[in-house]
Amino acid sequence: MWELLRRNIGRHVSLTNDDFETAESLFTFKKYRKKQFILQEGDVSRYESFIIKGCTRTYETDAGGQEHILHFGIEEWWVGDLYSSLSEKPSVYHSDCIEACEMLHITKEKQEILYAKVPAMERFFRILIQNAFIASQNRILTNLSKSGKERYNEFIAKYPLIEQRIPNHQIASYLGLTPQSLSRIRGQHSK
Amino acid sequence: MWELLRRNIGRHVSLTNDDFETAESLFTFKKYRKKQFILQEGDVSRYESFIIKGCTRTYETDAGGQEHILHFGIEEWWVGDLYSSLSEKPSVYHSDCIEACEMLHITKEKQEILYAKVPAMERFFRILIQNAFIASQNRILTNLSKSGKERYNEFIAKYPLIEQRIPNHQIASYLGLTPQSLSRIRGQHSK
DNA sequence: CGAAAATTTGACATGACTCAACTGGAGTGG
DNA sequence: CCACTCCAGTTGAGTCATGTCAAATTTTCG
Repeated sequence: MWELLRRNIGRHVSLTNDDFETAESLFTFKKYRKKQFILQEGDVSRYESFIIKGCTRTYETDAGGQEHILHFGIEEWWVGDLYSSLSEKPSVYHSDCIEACEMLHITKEKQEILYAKVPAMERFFRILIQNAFIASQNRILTNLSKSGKERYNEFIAKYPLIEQRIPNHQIASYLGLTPQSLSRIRGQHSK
Repeated sequence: MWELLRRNIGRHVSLTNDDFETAESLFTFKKYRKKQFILQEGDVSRYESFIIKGCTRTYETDAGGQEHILHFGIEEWWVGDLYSSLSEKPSVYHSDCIEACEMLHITKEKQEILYAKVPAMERFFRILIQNAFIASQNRILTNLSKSGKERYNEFIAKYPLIEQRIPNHQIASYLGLTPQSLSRIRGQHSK
């Protein structure tokens, strides 16, 4: 478990053993059941979570009750609602577990402590957000310029691991399609 | 000019006068003509830019030659291609000036120097990216769930200043619409 | 003024949505 | 272990938003 976190952090910054131990002391481990909420709309997000095991989704429920999936998470990904935890305002998102999950949490307060003790961790989180931001920009461009079929093909090429673990109607939601449309796309696809 | 930058930085972190002076010494001022490129596809982005005056766009040209606008920039916004400058790989974007611009640049190297001398600036740039990321997530959700008409109304409500300065076909591109469709939407709109 | 660019308008095509019905598998309880 | 329900996935028919192609009109700017 800690190895996963160390490897993930070590990918972007180099820390001493002491630094790692400081970091580890500030995280807490938590298990979730399938379908359990990590964050519910209206709650203020209090931590960032690192997925040790399992699979999550983060989504918004719109005025018409439709769910729109913002992103999925699997092992070694980070989940959180930056907007809510930074602004301390209620989140507009839900996050829940598609599979049973094991996570490491760090609260905002402990993150500040961590930055003070291990300044490189501020850099680490900056890099995480940068990467998330870059990915998010790419997704915007894909949504602007590609058809449903192209977006689906891109998705399965990019996230083959996710595609196998997640029901199609949720992939449809992520891609901005109805389940019916995705089903038809998948139908043609096998030509 | 420096006041604008100071105010922008001061919005997120508090610096001493010395810190500001250190920061200022690492930026360089540059003027651009209308239509001039700030960054061209294929070039490696070498700096982040702060807009003192003017208006920019950042866009991708797809396989079919179509342009898709990722974002606009006006006074007191930051422009750059994080992916390219961090990875040192050629950018896939173009950035150019819709109006004549005045900018303050900071190169990646000087940014590192700045972080070392004024650690709060690392925090400042992290916050900038966080905010950009949050905005980008919201845009994804809008693109997933809203019609062209709704996206347009949201755009003019959110960026009234931009809407007046930018040709409609570029707004269409930003919204993921053809200029024709946007024109029709605007037609109905005046009911 | 004149050329180029931007915007609008019309006719038509199409991708994706909606509503609805049907299939098949997973889980549940008697 | 079967009957029942629930949910995901598929399929069909009709509709609508938006795209495409083409042309006319207006605006911008050298």
